[in-house]
Parts: sequence; C-alpha cells; structure tokens
Amino acid sequence: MAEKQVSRRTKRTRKLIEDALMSLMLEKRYDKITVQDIIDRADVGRSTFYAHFDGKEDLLTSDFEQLFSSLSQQMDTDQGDNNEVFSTTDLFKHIQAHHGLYKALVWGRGVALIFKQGNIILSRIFERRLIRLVDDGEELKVPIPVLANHLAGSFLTLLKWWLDNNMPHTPEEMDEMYQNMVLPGVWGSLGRES
Amino acid sequence: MAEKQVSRRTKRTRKLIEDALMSLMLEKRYDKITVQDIIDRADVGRSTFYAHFDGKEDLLTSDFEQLFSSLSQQMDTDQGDNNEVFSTTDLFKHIQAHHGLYKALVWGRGVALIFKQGNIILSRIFERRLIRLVDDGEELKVPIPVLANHLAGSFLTLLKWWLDNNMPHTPEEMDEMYQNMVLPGVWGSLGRES
Amino acid sequence: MAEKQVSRRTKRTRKLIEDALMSLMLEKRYDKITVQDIIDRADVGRSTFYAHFDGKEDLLTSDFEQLFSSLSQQMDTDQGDNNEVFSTTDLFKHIQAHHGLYKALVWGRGVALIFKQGNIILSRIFERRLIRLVDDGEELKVPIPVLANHLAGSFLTLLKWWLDNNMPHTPEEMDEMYQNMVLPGVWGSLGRES
Amino acid sequence: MAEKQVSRRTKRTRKLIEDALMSLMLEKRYDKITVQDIIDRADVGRSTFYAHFDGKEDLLTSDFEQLFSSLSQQMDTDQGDNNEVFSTTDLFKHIQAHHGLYKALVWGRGVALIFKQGNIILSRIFERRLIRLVDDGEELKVPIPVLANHLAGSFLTLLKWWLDNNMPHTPEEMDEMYQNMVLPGVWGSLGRES
DNA sequence: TCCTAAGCGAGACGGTACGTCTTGTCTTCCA
DNA sequence: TGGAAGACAAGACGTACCGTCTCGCTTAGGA
Repeated sequence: MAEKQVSRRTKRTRKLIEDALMSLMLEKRYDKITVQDIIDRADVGRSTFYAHFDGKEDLLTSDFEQLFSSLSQQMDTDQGDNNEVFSTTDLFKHIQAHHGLYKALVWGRGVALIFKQGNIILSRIFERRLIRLVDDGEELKVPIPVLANHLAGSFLTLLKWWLDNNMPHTPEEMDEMYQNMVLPGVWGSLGRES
Repeated sequence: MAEKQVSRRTKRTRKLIEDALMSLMLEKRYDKITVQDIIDRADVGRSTFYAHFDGKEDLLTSDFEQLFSSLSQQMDTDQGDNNEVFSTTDLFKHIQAHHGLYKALVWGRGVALIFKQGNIILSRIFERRLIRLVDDGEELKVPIPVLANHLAGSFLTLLKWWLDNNMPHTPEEMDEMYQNMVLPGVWGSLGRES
Repeated sequence: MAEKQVSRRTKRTRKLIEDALMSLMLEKRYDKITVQDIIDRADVGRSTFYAHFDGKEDLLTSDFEQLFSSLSQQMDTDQGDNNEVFSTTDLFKHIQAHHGLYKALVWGRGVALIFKQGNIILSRIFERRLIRLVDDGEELKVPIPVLANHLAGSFLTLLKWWLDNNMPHTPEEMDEMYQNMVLPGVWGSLGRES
Repeated sequence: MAEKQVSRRTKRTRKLIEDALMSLMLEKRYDKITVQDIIDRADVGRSTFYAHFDGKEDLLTSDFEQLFSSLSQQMDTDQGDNNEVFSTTDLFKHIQAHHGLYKALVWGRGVALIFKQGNIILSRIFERRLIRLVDDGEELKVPIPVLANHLAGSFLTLLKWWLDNNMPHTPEEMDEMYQNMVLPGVWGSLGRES
C-alpha cells in the first residue's frame, strides 16, 4: 500500500477544519472569513491548521473537490439512454439540496474557484461522454475539448443565474432549458441531426 | 450639467493611476498587485489614490468599464443582416488586439470581475437584440433573460478557453464555433428554425 | 545638517511607545510583556511599532540608553575635588528616585542588558577619569580597561544587591561602602597610596 | 532514603539530554537553541524531555549547577594559608579548561543565569570564609553579606571581561589582578591592614 | 522463561507571540 | 488653502516554539 499512513486523529482534525469552513460559509462571505474564525470554530490550534492546509484557499479547494468529485463519480455511473447523456437534472437537484453551501461558494472569492475547479471537473466528464459519441477520425465543426468546455461553462453560467435569482424554477425545468439551449448546437457541431 | 467640474490635473492624475494598473497587470497577476505598487508606478501619493478611487477593485472596474462600454457602443451600432445578429467576430478581434491586457484580467481575481461585469454588459446587449426578434406575448421555451445570460456566458467561457490556450484559432474561426454551438439552441428556444 | 528630518508626529509616536514600555515594566516582568501589550498601551498600530523599533529588545535598549546617557553626561560635568573622582552618591540617588523602573529593569531579561549596556557606559566614564590620573607610559599592576571594568561591575553588583534587598541603606551609605571596598584596590593598582 | 528509585535507563536518558545541550552550546547561543534542537541531538522524544526537565531553563540550571557545585566543594577543601583565602587561581584555571562551555554560558540568556546562580554560590563560599576571619560582634565598615557579594560579583565581572577578550592573560595573572583590585578594600572594610 | 508495567520515540495538538504585509484614514506641509 | 506625501491604526497573515497529550513499541525485572 503506497498510501501514507494517516492516523485516526489526523483525519478527525482535518474534518473538523473542513466542516468549520463549510459552516462559516453559510453565515458570511468567504473573503470575510479569517483563518482565526476557522480555527476558533473548529476549536483547533493555529499551527494545526497550517499543518493540514496551505491556507484558506487550499482548504476551500479541498472542501470543494470533495463535493464535486463525489458528484462526478455518481454522474459517471448513472447513464441512461442516449437522450440523457447530457442530463443535468441530478446536478441541479444535488445543488438545490445543498444550495446554502453553493450560494456561499458562488459569492466572494468562491466564484473564481467554482468557475475554475468546477469547469475542469465537468469538462472532463463531458469530454468522456462526447468521445463515446463520435467515431475516430471523424471531422467535427468544433473540437471536442471546446465542446466539453462549452457544455461545462454553460451549465455553470446557468447555475449561477439560478442561484442568483433564488432558484425560481425546479431542477427539471432548469434541465429542460439547458437541454433546449445547448443540445441543438452540440448535435450540430457533431454533424448530427438531433 | 450636473457633472462635477473636473480640472485638467484631476483628469491627468486619474489617467496616471489607471495606466499604472494596466501596465502592472501585464507584469503580474491582479491579486499580487498592491495599492503601494500602483502609487509607486503612478508616482502619486497614497491619499491621492484614495481621493480618486474607492480601492483597487474600483480602479479595475473603472479600467474594465471603459474597455467594454466603448465596445458595447460599437456593437449596438454595427448590425448587419439577421445572420449576424450574434456575431462575435469583432469581439474576438478586439480582444486579440489587446490580448495582453485581457489575459491579465482573466487571471487572478480578475476572472470573477470579468464574469460579473462582462456578463452584465453583454447580457444587456444580447437582451436588446433578442427582444427585437420576438413578438410581444409570444410563448418561449426559455425566457429571454436566461437566453441572454446564456449567450453572454457562453461567449465568455469560450473567450477564456481561447486565451488560456494562447489563441490557437483566428477570431473568425472562433466566431464560427460560437455560432455553431450557440445559435441552433437559441433559434430553437425562440421557436424558430434556423 | 546630516540628520534625518524627523517630523513632530514621528517623535511623539516614539515617545508614546517608549513610555508605554516604561509604564508596563512597573507592572510586570520585562519578559512577560508582549509587543501586543505595548502597542495596546501606547494606542499604536502594530506596524507603527515595527517601523520605529526592531523589536522589544531594541525598544528596551533605547529606553535604557536614554536613562543612562543622560546620567553619564551629568557625571562628566560635575567633578569635585580628587577625593570624589569615583563618587557614586549621585548615581545611587538617581536610581533611588527611579527605583521602580530600575527594579523592573533588573528583573527578567533586563539584567543581561543592564550588565551589558550599563557596564559599557560606566566603563567608558571611569576609563576617562582613570586616564586623567596616570602619567603616560606609567607601569601599572592592572591595565586601565580592566580597572574601569572592575569599577563599573562592582558598582552594578552593589546596585543589584541594594535593589534586591529593598534599599536598606541611604545612597550616601551605599557610596561609602562602595568607596571602602573599591578605592584601596584601585589606588594600589595605580601604584599610589590612598 | 526518600529518593525516588531511578532506573539505569532514566539516568542514561538524562545524561543524553544534558550532553546534547552542552554540545549545542558550543555551536550557538543558548537563546537560539530550541527544545527541538536538543531532542533531535539527544535523539529523544519530546515528551521524554519534558518528563525529565521543566524546560530549557531548568536543563541549563541543572547543567550549570553540576559544574559550579563540584567546583565549590573543591574550593571548600583546599585552603592554604591566610594569604590565599581569596585565591581564584584555581577558578580561572578550571574555567580556562572548559572555556568553550563557559563562553557559551556567558552569551545569550546565559549571562543572567551565571550572574544569578554563580553569584549565589560564590557568595556563599566567600561568606563562610569571611566569617572565619572576624570575631563575633565586631563592628565592620561594610556588612559581611555585602562584602561577600562584592567578592563574587567582582570575580564574575573580571571573568566575563577575560572571556570576552579571549583570555589574554594566564589564570595566575588574572588572580593577581583580582587580588590587587579586591583585597585592599576587603581588608580595609574588615578594619585590618593588609 | 514469561509477563507486565515503566520508559520511551514519535509526533499531533492547542496555544501564544512573533514580525510582515496591506488596507484605508488622518495629519502635516508645501506650493 | 487645497491637494500631495506619507505616517498611522487596524488587523490578518504564515511561522516558530512551547508544553501537553496520545499512541504504540521496547525493555527491564519480578513471578
């Protein structure tokens, strides 16, 4: 086993800190949260914090990675028929369930990270799915990476709008809009009829 | 005219400061630039800086607003035939011309601002154009504001990809991809055939 | 004028900080005083403190230098007849007047500094006086620097004892003891009869 | 015997730690040595260190006590004729032999401890000797404790000068100077002729 | 010989102070 | 006398130590 041995205590402390940030983010903007706030909430020493994370940003990334990677795993498994290759209903549902946290992430310095980290992860997922849809060597109007990036970006943009406007539609409606706006262009770019 | 009388000196000082930021952004990330850096470069006193701007962010917004608003004016005037309602060739060209500055803006805290400020301005433009395309009271699959937001967001996402990858295509090619990916969905959502 | 121009404010701030330390030292041991204590008492920003002093130690040295140098000036001027070349009555009086502060200095990390700084300053004074007493080239049993160091050290040792024991004698009595213990050896070392 | 039973291992560990400090002090100033340095050098666990000593200071005191107490025992035994009651030749010799360690002690926070601990021990020795020289109830110009303190302090002051100046004289010469500077005053204070 | 308690190493942890850095306000001084 | 220069208060940052603690491994010394 190449994994570094991590004691039970170490893991517990990490979690304490991660949860402290999450909980704080539900109360105020990420940039208004200080390291002191976090360690007070986590009831942890300053040096302990820096022993586990490089700083506030690193902690956020860690929290965020956890959320999105668990999500991406789920998305990789449940794939229904072709019509749902790009379904985002589950995404919207998941986010609605944790919308407190997501809104928190979307404000403050969080946006930058969501749009960076989130885009990377979602792009990867969409890219894998797109590759399965095209034959090798096929000539496309738009390269796959660009398409994947577009799918991810469009989703995040729509998501941000949804959260900024207090989620005025159901996840199903949001997904429908997403499909309406995005799919025709994707099929077209792949040289298919929808 | 309700405008505050602005002396020649005042204007000169503002410009000095704005140029200092621009020039600094070509050298390092926006978040690594301190107010001290700016006033050193502009050869200006600290209080002078704060007399003209509310802070670093405000200065960036100011710089940015200038760029984009002049652009939006241009876009509002030159409208060719219907096929080019959503042409972004000029946008890409303009950005290519100033890509140093845009890349600077795209890094660091800049992304957040681009995606916020830029989205607002572009959404407004696209919204005006969309309104001209639909009849009053017409039922749409996707509301106009969402569509406009989607158009703006997709453009910015594509733009970021382009800059991040060192502009591997011409503005014309980028515009073509943009049209390919975005237009079918928009026409569909408006209930038209492209 | 080679002197760096120092504004009135700057001088005022320095004094505020110096006084804060003095006042704190009357309340607790030097090593138990934190920089935070000092700046709270002085009502001064942390960075301001560090702009003026290299740290706590530097500040103490500064405080201390002030005290002792003013003293040394006085000692250089008032020199009565030969019998009083090494009189320390005024020294003891001065210290009795400020004994709160001196006791403070003598505790904690202060001792080291008193014995270092104080020794340097007093040695210099005594050395100047000794030189006036001997003819050039005269052979001595003990070199002048050693004698001066001895005079200074003996004084400081006696002083510490006096303060440690709550000043059970008057300055005049202390001086008499000092003279009794030290002078015969000095005259002898210079090859004189007292 | 009220003494706690101490196992062989325990004693070995204590020695390991004490030696580690000694060896480190030959390399850098006492105040620059951290507990971490010590336990690394001693190859000992942190908790083990604190099981044996209250802290760095306690360890130093322990080291120091060992040195000086063995010395004081020696001084109590070898007393020649009256002319050598206050001989310090052996002291200077002993220190010259271990001058590396003593120089180390004299720097840093060590001075404070030398001047405190050393003064206490030496004063005690000198006081015992002085008492043997005077008749009960005899009136003295200077009280015995003050004289003893003076003898100890003068010795330490001279010692510091010697070490600070890289021992430019032999122990015998140092002792001669010491006797020259100190004895006449002592005899005089006791009301004797030397 | 085995067993058990103590001694120990390793190092995570809470806590405290440090010296640095940046921000936005406030005072001084000069043109 | 109005604005530039820069001193200042405020406070977060990341680092360095400290002294306490928990965890298993090792090892001596009595059963």
